Amino acid sequence: MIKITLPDGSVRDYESGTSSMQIALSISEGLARNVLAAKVNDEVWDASRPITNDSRLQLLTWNDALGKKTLWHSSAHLMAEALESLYPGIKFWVGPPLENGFYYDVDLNGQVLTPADFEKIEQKMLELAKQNNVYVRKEISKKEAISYFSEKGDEYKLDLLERLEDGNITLYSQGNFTDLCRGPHIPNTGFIKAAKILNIAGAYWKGDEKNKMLTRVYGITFPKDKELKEYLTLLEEAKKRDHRKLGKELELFTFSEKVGMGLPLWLPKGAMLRERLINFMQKAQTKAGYVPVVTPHIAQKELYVCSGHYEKYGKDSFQPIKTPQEGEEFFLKPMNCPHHCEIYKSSPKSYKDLPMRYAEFGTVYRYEQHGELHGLTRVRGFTQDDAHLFCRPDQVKEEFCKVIDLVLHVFNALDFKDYTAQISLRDPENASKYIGSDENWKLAEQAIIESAAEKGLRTVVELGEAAFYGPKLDFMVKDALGRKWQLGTIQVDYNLPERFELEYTGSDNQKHRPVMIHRAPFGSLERFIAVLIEHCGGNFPLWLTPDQFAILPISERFNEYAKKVLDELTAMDLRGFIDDRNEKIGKKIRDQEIGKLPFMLIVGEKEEAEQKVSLRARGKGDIGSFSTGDFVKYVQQMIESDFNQKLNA
RNA sequence: GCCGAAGUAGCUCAGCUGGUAGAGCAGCUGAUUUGUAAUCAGCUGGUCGGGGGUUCGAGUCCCUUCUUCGGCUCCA
Repeated sequence: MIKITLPDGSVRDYESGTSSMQIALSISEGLARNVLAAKVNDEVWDASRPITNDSRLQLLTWNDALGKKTLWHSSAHLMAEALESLYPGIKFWVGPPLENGFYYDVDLNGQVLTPADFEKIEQKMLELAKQNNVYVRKEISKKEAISYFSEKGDEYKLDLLERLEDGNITLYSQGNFTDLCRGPHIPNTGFIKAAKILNIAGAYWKGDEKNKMLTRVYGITFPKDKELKEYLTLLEEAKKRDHRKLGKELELFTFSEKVGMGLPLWLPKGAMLRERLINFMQKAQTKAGYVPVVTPHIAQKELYVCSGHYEKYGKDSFQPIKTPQEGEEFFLKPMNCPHHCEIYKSSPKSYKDLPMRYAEFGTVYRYEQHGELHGLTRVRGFTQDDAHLFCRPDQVKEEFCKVIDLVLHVFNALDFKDYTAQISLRDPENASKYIGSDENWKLAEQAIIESAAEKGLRTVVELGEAAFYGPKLDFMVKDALGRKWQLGTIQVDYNLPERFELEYTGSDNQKHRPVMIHRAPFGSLERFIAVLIEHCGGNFPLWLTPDQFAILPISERFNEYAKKVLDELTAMDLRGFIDDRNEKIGKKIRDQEIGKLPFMLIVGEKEEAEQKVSLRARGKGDIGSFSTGDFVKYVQQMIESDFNQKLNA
């Protein structure tokens, strides 16, 4: 007999060799019908796998993240089976589950898949799913596995096998498809009731651009058709929040083929929104002891040779600007740090001067690869809310912590809650990619890890994600469609001070090298605004929103009174406009609601007589009669309480 | 840069197997002077992304190029 401990703490006795499915059945038939897999101790197992030792058991259903993962992993196999039967001779690489769905990388052998084929694949998947084929697990020796896949002529699976250890190799089969797979899988294909192929894309084999490009087929499945429909609706809703769509609709920014790809043009409303964000940041930075600096958009090649950026990125950047002077070359600045180093060097520094905190909203230009450009999130010209801190080694951690505070201040103010703090460290196996000494790297990495821990950040450590000059702490946020973007970034740099021979005089009257911290809480205004738009679906907080109100005269007869109201409100620092089109009030309301205006002030005969306005809030309808003064107070209070709420959250 | 898809009026889109472009919204003009999510009528507006080719004839077929979209790679 073995003892099985369930999540509620209860312990039950079973025969050794009982499977989780049998245990589920012993609890209730309904539960057993929904069991997709089981967590046995800390491993996820097939529900049919016999348990032979005392164990903790958690039955996994569709309601568990791991249950979903298992279903999607099994669905990848099902899709592979469907693909193999539709396109004989294709070969498979890997097919993992994702946060939403799964994919499989396949070598189509020259055949091409298009969206027109999706339905056919979905049909086939459902047809196979209906057969209730069992996912059969089989442990085999490495030798057997090699001979099986050699016979099949499957070089991809053979490549996978090379890295697997004997005694640890399993095959999974369902229907006519057998795959090298660690598992686990759902009991049988019958659990999959709805399938959708989402899209196809090229993906380099093993993620290396020197390798062959495979076809990656993305799909998603559900145990109920209704859930698929709900998911597709959700996707549609998410697309409505896409910043590229809203940016156009709300007249925030645009692109022009003539100006060039990846070079955003900010329209008046977007430009003013930017200014508000800049003011917000400047206020916070001034409080935190930053001083402003301004540097030019170009610099001589020598600056970047000195910084090391030329060597690293010179060929892949915008190419040099030549001058009439023979041999003279300037580069568009791809980052502000070298300029700031030169500012630091402009006068001798004492240990008493440190830390120095130079801040600049610096516009930089980077020649991003064509296929990488993406709305405002990846562009070729953008403005960083950049600052560089120069401090003594003993000040690094304190400064780092203060920067984390600043980033969190920004995120809180804008209600960004769903972020992860990513600590990006060096890839120890590829040290040549980075500049700087081992010792300095270790110091910097240590400083980041400690500060993040001290601030209680929920962190993820990524090896190999560091910048070439130093490790970093990045704040990652997801867009409407779940893509991850880096916003705020803090980077410790022991390298540039070395290269620029930055110094300060210590209390010992000796020269010392300062440590540099790069940081940008927004990251870039472009990307930040993109994510902000998707985050709030275009309904910006009141302090940021382009127009806070529109005045809607009932008829042209009240345009003059509307003008008077507008003048009063403008004088009291609110921003808005008069919708004096020759339209009925219902039409004006509808248009302003669609335009996401927070407030509508309706003025007609009654309002003019009372010297008031009828106030209408977005999505809420009529909220009463206000004088202009009361309305201003109302708005100011809303902004304040909103801020207090968020910043104290 | 790589794989795949798409580009028709300011915006959203229609245009079957080739027969020389169409709607709604927006805009303009006029009528209406309006009370809480679309007043009516008229008009303007497109070298169908660019270039080349096939054809008597190309938005439609072919080639090429640019841009955009979904991914991959990259992201100082």
